[in-house]
Amino acid sequence: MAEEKLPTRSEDFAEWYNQIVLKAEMADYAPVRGCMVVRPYGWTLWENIQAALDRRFKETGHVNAAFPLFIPMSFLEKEKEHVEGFSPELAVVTIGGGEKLEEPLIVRPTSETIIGYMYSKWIQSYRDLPVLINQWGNVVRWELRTKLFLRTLEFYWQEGHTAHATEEEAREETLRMLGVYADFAIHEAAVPVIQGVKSQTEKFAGAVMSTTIEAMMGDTRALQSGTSHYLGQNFARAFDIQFLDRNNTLQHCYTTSWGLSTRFIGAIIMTHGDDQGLILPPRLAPIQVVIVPIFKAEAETAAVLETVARIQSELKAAGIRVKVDDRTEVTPGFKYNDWEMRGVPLRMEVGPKDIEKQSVALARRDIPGREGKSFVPQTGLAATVTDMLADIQKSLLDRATAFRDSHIHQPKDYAELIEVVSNGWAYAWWCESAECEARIKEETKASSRCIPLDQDEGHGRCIVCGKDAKRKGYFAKAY
RNA sequence: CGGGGCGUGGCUCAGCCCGGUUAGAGCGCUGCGUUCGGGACGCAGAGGUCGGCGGUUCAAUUCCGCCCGCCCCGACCA
Repeated sequence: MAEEKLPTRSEDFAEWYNQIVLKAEMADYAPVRGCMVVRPYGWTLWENIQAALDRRFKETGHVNAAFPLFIPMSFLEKEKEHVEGFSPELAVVTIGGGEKLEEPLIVRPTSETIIGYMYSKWIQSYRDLPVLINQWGNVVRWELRTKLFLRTLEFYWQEGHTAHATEEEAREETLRMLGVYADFAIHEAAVPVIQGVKSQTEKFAGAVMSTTIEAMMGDTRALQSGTSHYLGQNFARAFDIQFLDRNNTLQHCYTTSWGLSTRFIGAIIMTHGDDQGLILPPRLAPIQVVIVPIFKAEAETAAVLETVARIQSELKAAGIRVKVDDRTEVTPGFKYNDWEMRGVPLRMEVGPKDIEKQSVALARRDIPGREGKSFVPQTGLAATVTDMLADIQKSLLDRATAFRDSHIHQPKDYAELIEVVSNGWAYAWWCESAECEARIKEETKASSRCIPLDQDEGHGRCIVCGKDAKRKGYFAKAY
């Protein structure tokens, strides 16, 4: 059961986050260091995320499949950058069935290699292309510093892997899926994101180009919330993914990969939550409306519960995810706080006065206190609730966007950049050299987040070295 | 992996410095009763190998060593 108070976000954002995850019963610590248990409330949220993404994947022509958890160690070694990037964080299986294995197996940290191996078997001709496969699964990366949802040894995600006949097509796919992520983040999760390209130092191990959606959390730190990579022919060469083109010439494929993980749950929590707890976007919330029945005397109980049951089935029939909190051992006031902490977007109170007036009380989670409370007639309630949920969804996005935009600054010089990244993002001309990027990171702890796709025309002078810069980039402290 | 903090009923912690009868508190949990439109209350209960191993001692939750785990801050990452 919930304790009464959370630390406020301003006094201790990290602790606020930890407690919210635990108290809202999203996840819990597992007995293995760095591992988490995703509890039913958190997993239902993930299932809703999955459904929203999966629908988009199917709409863009992708199909799902499942590849093995174990990958031969030698596979990873076939792509130089890939193995360098991942070897420090691999879990390796050396014993199976009591016998020492001839070749160690790694627990997949990502599946480019084993999927590449399979693609080389499956692809012969340009007629076989493109191959557009996604898989939902779990992966393991042996991280040193972990945090629930944001970075755990094992996490759940989807990884799309596609193979194409041309560079152009593969680059298009990379950006198409980045767009899918952005659309999902903005329209389902109400998390405003910036689409951009990762710097060479920040890109995925083995990619030619990595793209990202970057979101701003409530403490202004940035969170990479999804990534899409153009892999060029790197993995095709490593795994001999080849095809005969129309001219009977043998060519290597161009491949992409893209992923979004349970980390996104962390993004939702840290984007929308307030000092009362979680606020979940209606479109993804496991429970959209919680009904709290209220009765003083026993004589009122039956009438209230009857009305509540009727309303519940009306809302259900309208496709609204609704829960009735009929616990008798806690007071209504306790329930209000409890469900607010769990982020349910809309609360409905039904009591004796409502029976009399044929009304109900509605309280919006995004507007605390009196202001967010309204009394509406029971007739047409499903429509009223549906509209209000849509309005909450919109107001969450508007609020998060306004917050983000008010914390993005365009520093005029390096001194000002140092200042702004202490509580926000810097958007500045950058020569794109690793040296300038490294200097910013060393001196401010802020890393380059991305070079946004959406760029102003023209050019300027690099905020660090003053050399000519063609594009602007975002710099921020990040998770 | 470096620095810091912490491990005592389910949770948060006191006790330990200065070793000594049956180890406490608040919250939570169970039962009964009164409550119920913004975190209710009374009464009666249940619940502990004091993180683990080893050492010192007549005696260790308390002193010493090692180990394990968690949290926070730094180097790496979705």
